[in-house]
Amino acid sequence: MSWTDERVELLKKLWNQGLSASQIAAELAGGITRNAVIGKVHRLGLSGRAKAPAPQQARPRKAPTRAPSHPMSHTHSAPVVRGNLAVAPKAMPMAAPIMELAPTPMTDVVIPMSERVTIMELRESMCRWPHGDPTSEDFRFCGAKSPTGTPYCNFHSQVAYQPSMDRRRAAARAGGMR
DNA sequence: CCCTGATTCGC
DNA sequence: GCGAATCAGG
Repeated sequence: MSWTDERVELLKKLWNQGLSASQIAAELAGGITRNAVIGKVHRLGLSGRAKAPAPQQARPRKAPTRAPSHPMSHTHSAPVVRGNLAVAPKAMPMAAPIMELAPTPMTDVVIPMSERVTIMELRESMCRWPHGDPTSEDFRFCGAKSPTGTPYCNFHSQVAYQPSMDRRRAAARAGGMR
């Protein structure tokens, strides 16, 4: 896809709204990368932005409102163990029950909406198992992340590979430096 | 490691 | 003009 007037307009709009290049790239579907966005932004000469209301940088994840004591503290006691927090205990206590009580297809696994992630929150090492209608606002990915960083999911046991713009980083990680 | 924008340069 | 690769930084 190319830079049609419409796409350029959307680019300008989003850029001025303070969205990051990668976010805009995701918004402008069509295999557009953040590099493409940045390159275009510069060519259009709208480098500087008003402000950056985008609190990106740090944690995309939501921090517990209260009880910051234990990293595993959830508001409920559901057997949900996620690996997205610093100290990520394995799902040992619940692993067995899940395997035994879930003979049904993995698609029946229910992950609380609050624990799922959007396309923007999805990371290379997260489970990409989709939940919900892709055309719906409620569409989310499982998002489970193992402590070891491998794309293993306690709920879906395997994930589909998704080409990403970070393939380079993944390669560098495996290879070494240049 | 996660991410950000900036720049270069072959196409 | 385009954007991957790279650079420089938080």
